[in-house]
Amino acid sequence: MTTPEEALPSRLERACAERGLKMTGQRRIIARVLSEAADHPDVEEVYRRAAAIDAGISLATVYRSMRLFEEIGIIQRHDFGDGRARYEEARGDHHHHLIDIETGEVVEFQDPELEAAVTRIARHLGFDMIGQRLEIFGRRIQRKGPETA
Amino acid sequence: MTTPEEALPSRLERACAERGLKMTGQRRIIARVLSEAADHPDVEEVYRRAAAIDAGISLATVYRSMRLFEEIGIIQRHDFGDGRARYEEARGDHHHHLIDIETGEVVEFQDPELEAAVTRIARHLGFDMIGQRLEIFGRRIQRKGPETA
DNA sequence: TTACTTGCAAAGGTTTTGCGACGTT
DNA sequence: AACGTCGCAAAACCTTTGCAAGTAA
Repeated sequence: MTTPEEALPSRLERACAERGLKMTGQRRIIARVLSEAADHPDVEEVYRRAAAIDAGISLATVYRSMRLFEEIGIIQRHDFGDGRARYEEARGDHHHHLIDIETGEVVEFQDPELEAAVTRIARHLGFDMIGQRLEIFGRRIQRKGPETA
Repeated sequence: MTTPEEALPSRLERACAERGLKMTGQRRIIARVLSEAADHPDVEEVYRRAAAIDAGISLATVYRSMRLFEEIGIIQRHDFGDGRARYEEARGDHHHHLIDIETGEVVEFQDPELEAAVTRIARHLGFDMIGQRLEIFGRRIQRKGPETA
């Protein structure tokens, strides 16, 4: 029994192929896991998801793939302050992250005014901006009834 | 021969004392090293500077102090993408960092418009902003003569 | 076939920790 | 005296890598 999605190469798999990478079974699966992820998994988590599809994938290969994918720019690495790298597919859009300090939930956002400010600041300091990274740490505003403060 | 500055407790030393921490010689020296740092040293570098003042300080103690100081909020930890934590004293001011990707130089900056945008974004997403962190990676704009492009 | 990729296990770099001794309060 | 702190060395963690075997092109 073959699941239908195995037939369609993932966005990342296509990106790999375009760059002439050898498409091994492992690479394909890791690419698919990343393409299908809606969150920001760490390496261990990518490994878990990949191993669930094919147990014959080693952690070393996942590490190697993440590094490779990042180097060729098809995924992005993030640091959300928990000591390990977190990844997501590099789609075209430029966005930042707001991390809920109570749940760890990550919300992505984008803001033109912010972009403008950052570009302006870099130029003002005498730099061409190559990259940027903003994380906001916050706590969800509760709008329950009044608590006896 | 006693250097005059040994007599004056550093800003961080005072902050420690205020919170009732035991002021050991090591703690005092590490606090002073951090208070006097104008850059963003990593733990190894703080260790080097502290050991230069008193060789009887261990790396473990520096690690323990950094963690402690960070927990009580008197220093700030940063990640500039080089794999280890970098620190600076938490002065009152809120600022961000621009990292020169060619030299590693770190420029601090502050910008009201940026702050306003970030606060607005957090609120708009339904969060109270607890903290934020922005790093811009850039390359210095050269204004030499035209190069044969 | 050839060059790239893999798995395994060992090693690397950073940070933490158990423990007995020591120092501050 | 009591408790926190220290140094040392071991270990925990995440990540990288050497090597021999396997595989895509």
